[in-house]
Amino acid sequence: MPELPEVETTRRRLLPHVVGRRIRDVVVRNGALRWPVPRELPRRLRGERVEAIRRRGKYLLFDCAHGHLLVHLGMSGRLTLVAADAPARTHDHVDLRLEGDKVLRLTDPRRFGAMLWLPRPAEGHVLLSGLGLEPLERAFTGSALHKAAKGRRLAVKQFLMDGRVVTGVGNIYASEALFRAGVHPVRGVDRIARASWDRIARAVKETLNHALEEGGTTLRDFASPDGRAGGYQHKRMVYGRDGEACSVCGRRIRCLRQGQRSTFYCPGCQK
DNA sequence: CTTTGCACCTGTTGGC
DNA sequence: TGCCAACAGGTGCAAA
Repeated sequence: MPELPEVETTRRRLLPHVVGRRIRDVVVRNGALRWPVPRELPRRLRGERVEAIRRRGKYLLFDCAHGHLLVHLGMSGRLTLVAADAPARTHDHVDLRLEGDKVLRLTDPRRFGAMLWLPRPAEGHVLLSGLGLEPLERAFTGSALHKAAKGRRLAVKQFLMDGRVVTGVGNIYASEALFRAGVHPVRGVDRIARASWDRIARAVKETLNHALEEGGTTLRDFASPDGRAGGYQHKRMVYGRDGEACSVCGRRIRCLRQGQRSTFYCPGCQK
């Protein structure tokens, strides 16, 4: 489910309700996530105050005095703030009971998400240390992409979805950004001109920022912590629109498979 | 080293 | 209507 805009929307909407609060208690109903929720997690978290919530790629980090709570939403995860007496439903796997009568609840039907306790500093953790550029930061440029592509030959769409290169760009926004850049998703990274890398970097930033302004994309079940859906699904140009006419050139949007993922593009606009 | 395909899991959808 | 295959927003890992 969630790519950078959805994770960042989640983070921003949690901030006012969670930062500064203590975690009173932790209830793990089903700890069988991507990695097992550590046995000691409730004991570690109990009594900790959340000092800040940060995002690295698609990971959320809840900074506490003695460590960090790391959360990944996987494919179908979501974090919501619910009332203390809200009954737990089928896929509500973990509750963090907060000071002030709210519960931060992790729901994740497919259980590809993760919840781990990291010693400080979190940056050194193996899951975070190899991550690539943050696409909304200044260092993410055409020349950085050009450099990262040196010696590689894979398709540009798969390159953009490689977290060692750039973090937070998933299947929806990779297709959308390449449409915006006018670059065909199958094009090999060894056959992309320097100027096109600049357009790709700019397109990724613009696409993600646009989606952020809309509060992310809700295709099936994304919702931010207050239960609100995103709005970017109404703005997308190609993702999930195969067969429809391109709103720029009128040609039919097409769909193909790259590495077991669907890719959407416009054969008229993308070369 | 890079690239590819599988694996994890549940729910929904579309074709027959 | 029922059944079953294919697919869904991610990503670490083994194999090629």
